[in-house]
Amino acid sequence: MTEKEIKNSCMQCPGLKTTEWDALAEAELTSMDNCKRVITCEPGEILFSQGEEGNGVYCIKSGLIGLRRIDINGNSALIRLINAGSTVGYRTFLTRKAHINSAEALTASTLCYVPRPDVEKLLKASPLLGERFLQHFYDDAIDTENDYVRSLTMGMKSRFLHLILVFYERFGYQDENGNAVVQLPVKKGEIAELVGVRPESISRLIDQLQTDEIMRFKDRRVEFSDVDQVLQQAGATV
Amino acid sequence: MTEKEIKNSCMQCPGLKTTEWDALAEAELTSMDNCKRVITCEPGEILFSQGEEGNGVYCIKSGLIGLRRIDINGNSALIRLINAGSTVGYRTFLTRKAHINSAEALTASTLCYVPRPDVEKLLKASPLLGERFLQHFYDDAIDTENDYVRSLTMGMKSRFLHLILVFYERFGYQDENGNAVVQLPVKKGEIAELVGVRPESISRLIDQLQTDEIMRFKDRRVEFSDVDQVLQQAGATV
DNA sequence: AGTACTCCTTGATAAATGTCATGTCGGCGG
DNA sequence: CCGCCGACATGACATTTATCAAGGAGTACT
Repeated sequence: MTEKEIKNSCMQCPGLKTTEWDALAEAELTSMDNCKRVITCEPGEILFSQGEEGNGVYCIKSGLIGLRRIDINGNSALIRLINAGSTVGYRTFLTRKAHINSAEALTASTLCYVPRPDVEKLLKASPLLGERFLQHFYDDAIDTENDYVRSLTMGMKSRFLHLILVFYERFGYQDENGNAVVQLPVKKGEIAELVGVRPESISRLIDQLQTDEIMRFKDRRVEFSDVDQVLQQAGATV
Repeated sequence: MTEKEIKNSCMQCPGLKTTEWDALAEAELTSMDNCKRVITCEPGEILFSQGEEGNGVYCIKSGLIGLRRIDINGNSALIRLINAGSTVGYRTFLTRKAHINSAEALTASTLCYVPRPDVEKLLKASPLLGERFLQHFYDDAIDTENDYVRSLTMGMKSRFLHLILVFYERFGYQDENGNAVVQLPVKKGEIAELVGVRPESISRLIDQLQTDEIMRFKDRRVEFSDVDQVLQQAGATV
């Protein structure tokens, strides 16, 4: 095994522990190394488009992928963000249906594509793997349902703040003064798409949050000192 | 077997064909007759509440059940309607988690409750049954995702018209003049909850739809002659 | 430096939806 | 028959969000 191969081995992948593949034994992981295809993509690159047949499963090593849906009128909505250490395309893999969403790299990303036959082989070898995929399906379904309820009952401000808190959970940290800090992983326009509003509205909302001293924004950096205050603002009916 | 028992047998149930239980053989259906509990409920009665442990599965023989979510601020949203010939509670049955939504009879309903141990026994006897439950899960997840996208990208009018068309599909008919007719199965206030707006907004929207001659409303009866026109109006960005 | 990008902001205004108060209608128990 | 109550409608008004048009700020390419 060359040095490069070792470096690209699933067993060395920092995201392994949080993916379904963690259910696999070492031998199976090694066999994955032999069938997977490593892909790097630039922001904006499309992994698959809605309407296409689903085939294999993508596993994200680094970067950020977005699931997008575009309706007949051209309205685009970002439905879900998928981090490094997670998988995309498992749903159409399981159901053998066409993709109903597109998957797009939102930042430069590295990921591995595992073709359908190989995933099927792994599933046969490891029943636990199948359970993991189902668990993933379940979690995503609950997430979407929660997002749906929020979209029905809460205003833009709550949904935006909720999104910021999600970003903080996934990518944030505390600075030396105990302030919560997070670098937004996507453009403001994409945040608008996630919240389901126009970019201008997000822009103005950010203004308001700053003057209300809820948060401080500087380009893509967000900082706030009082997480509870943010939580409370996010929960309020606004 | 008494006459009443025969009448209540799953095999005679008009909804059987469209439920998961259709996967069962006759003997298994008969065993269901012995373990299920028949429940009748009035509008407003609660089958289970969010936070409770999920246990068995409910199968709706007649009536209409709604899944509702109430957030900490008391905002209530109707997430999903479940017809006769479908099942409720299968998700928490599968995952052994607590219900995150309440289930409530929206009209007078008759349904059967099958306790967890009995469903488990049936699952062991029939692998096909499990597949059916998963298929149900998948279908519901897709529905919710579609609703979510609509809530992000479309206005009240489109979402309302879409809901009317769903009602028309499920409960509508054509009258002697070829007009599409459907009796709304729920109160206007509940329609508002489904669309995610206030009842007054629905009231005014209905006014507008009538003056624009898209539809005619009389109490809960809705009538329209041009389905394509409605579809077009529903698809437009408003 | 100049140009053409893309992303974001800002202002003015319009449209959609919410809020609150009040009125109407029909049913239903006394 | 009366009075009450729930469901719905209506009017006046406030708030939220979209729309359209314009301008800045950064960045890459020439």
